[in-house]
Amino acid sequence: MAARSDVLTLAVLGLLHDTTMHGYELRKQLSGVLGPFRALSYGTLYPALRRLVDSGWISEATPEPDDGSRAGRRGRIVYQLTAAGKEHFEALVGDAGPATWEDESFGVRFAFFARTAGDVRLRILEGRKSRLEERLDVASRRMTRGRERADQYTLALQQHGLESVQREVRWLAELIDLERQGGAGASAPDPSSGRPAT
Amino acid sequence: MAARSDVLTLAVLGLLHDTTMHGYELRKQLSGVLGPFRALSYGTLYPALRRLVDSGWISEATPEPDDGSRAGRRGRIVYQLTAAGKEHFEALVGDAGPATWEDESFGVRFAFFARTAGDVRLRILEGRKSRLEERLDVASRRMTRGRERADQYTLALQQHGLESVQREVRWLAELIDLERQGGAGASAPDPSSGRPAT
DNA sequence: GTTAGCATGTAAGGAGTTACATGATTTT
DNA sequence: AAAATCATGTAACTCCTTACATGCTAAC
Repeated sequence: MAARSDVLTLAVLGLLHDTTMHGYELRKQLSGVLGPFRALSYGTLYPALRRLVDSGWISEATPEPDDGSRAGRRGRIVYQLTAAGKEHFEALVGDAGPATWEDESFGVRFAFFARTAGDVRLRILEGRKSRLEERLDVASRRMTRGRERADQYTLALQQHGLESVQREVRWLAELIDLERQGGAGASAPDPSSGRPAT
Repeated sequence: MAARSDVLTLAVLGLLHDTTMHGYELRKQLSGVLGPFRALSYGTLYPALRRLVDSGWISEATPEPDDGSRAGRRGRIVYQLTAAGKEHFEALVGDAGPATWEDESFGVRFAFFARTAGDVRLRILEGRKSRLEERLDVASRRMTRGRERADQYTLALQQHGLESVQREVRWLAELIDLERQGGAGASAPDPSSGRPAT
């Protein structure tokens, strides 16, 4: 039993997997991983980094400037992944926990697919797909059942949402196909085209 | 100056606009309005209803059973919109506040389009569209700039997100067209669908 | 008569934001 | 020398969830 829902931990460990970085830089990279449009605030990031250090997954280093000067010099703090952190990252990426965790972390886990084993990739993709299909099922049943109540705008909105999810399902199906063809290797095949949701 | 980010308030006032409801029923209806897949917990809903009563936007009524019987009967509490609440609702729906508010509340405001004046509908749709286009701009510039860093999976994910947004922009453009053709009336034209392309 | 679903709440806590506070480095 | 941007952090607050607690009502 590993994780509850700590997507940020996963994202940070993943980003530090083959580079060291300081907080400010980390934040910029996180925008690419957590979602193309999302910018995490420092009020979340820095306390989170502190917790990761306390847990032993990452370690701090403050590079001293050559001249032995500074009293008030608050320099960069460069973080790097520890061995324990690397282990924890592998565990988190592969972990099939509760649906909420799987759902929230999908984007981040996908973003680190290049460092993820082939069978784990397949498991993640299939898990996501079947959860979306389940939703689709519930939602479309709800739409047919209570049809009289909703006006045209409500319907249009629901239909738009539904189609978004359907597109993502098709996208996932394509990716799963590519994974199956690509075999069990750890390196990345070619997932060129794409389709959306959320 | 009206609201910060209280999407729930808007949703509840909107649902009570032409019916009265008790909390449990309200929660079910909210799932349809806040997002097809989201279920709000009672731990959020009931305190929120209390706050709305305290603010004077809605009022409680506990319908007594005809027989004047039991003391411990914790009956349903039926909520209805007050005149002040109705006013507040109109203000919230039309309000062009900070981008965060406009973004978060779009779905809910759209869901209540049938009760919304034509010019306000148009303003909301156009606001949403231009915000999405701005994002698109930023995101695609970011993707071209830092191309070397991202592996194929990261790229596929970003592209997927991008296309999702592009699709919503096209959907909005269609709706805006329909609104323009439909004229300035307060009743709803026919926004039949978004297109499953490909 | 007991299980399932209706109905209302509270307490604790997680995950994030905004606003504030500080100071160093780079660019103009 | 001023302005922008790099860089790190704290405090207060918001919105939400989970888990708990209570009791009624309908169906089997």
